[in-house]
Amino acid sequence: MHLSAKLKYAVCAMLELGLQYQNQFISVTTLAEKRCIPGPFLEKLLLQLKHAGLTTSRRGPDGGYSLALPPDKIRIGDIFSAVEGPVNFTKGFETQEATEIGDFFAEIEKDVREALNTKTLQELCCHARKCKQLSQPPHQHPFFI
Amino acid sequence: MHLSAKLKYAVCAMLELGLQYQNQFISVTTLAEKRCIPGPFLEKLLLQLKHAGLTTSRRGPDGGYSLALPPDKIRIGDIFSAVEGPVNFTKGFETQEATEIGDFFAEIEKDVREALNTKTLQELCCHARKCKQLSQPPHQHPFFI
DNA sequence: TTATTCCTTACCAAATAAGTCTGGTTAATG
DNA sequence: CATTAACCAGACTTATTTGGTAAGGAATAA
Repeated sequence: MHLSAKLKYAVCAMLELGLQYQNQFISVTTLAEKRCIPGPFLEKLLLQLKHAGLTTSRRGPDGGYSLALPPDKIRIGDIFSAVEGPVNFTKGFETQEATEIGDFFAEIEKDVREALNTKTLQELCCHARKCKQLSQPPHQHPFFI
Repeated sequence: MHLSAKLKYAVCAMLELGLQYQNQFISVTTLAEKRCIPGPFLEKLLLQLKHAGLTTSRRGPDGGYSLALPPDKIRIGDIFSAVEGPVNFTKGFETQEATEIGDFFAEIEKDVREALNTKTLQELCCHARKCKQLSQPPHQHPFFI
């Protein structure tokens, strides 16, 4: 039970947009190169995220994509459901099973949804920034005293 | 993001086995008819559940399948991972992303796993029994006073 | 008006999912 | 000990989904 490549691309792209939030728009090409995502595939993906209300875009030169909301207003679960559709554990059980099993699974579904919704893109960004700091040689600040 | 047909079949079958726990073995054919699951498909599925340690079986006449453990020792998450493999949100990120995103997702993964593991087959069985009682006309008990 | 970028649609190949078919192996029973 | 009822194992089929490509249209800054 692993994540689809598409979802991983989406998280990756959203992370990058989150790190650059409030700077300029980022073109699909730039983002694709930076994050090693197949260009045309990313294009469709970002559009899908736009339709879900998570990204926004501008055409023409210096255009590109950007987050539609501040990172702390975007939950990881929002990215999941934008890409894979909403978490739904109850659909598809036959009528008899709908009550017998469906009701029961509705509770589990709620817990899973909650697990995905407690963390935000903001938190992912913070985590990523911390990683970057640790992995890079400490910057030599000019030393005033 | 819905459940696969296979997983639904599995839950359904395990529920039936749970309801019949400590009675005789149930043949694949009987179970398939009772729960409207394609026979040969169910056969493979029950075998898979057996390999995961959730069911046990006996061959020959009057043989069939049964739970390998009491229903309260089987968590819903156990059925999930027996069928779909263990929940794994971290695999498949590139080396760079492994720390940047993987670590972060490990926590989410833990929460999801927990959501699936807090409920047991026992609880599902109780719920199903309650449903059955409600849906059936109340049995006319002999009245002693 | 032109270069740059998003947007739309259609298409393709490979993998997975869902399900079938055939034949073998085990074990209870008369 | 033959028969029969069941599980077991594998190859095979078909349809859907996934991951990805290609080509052209529409908007916008310079």
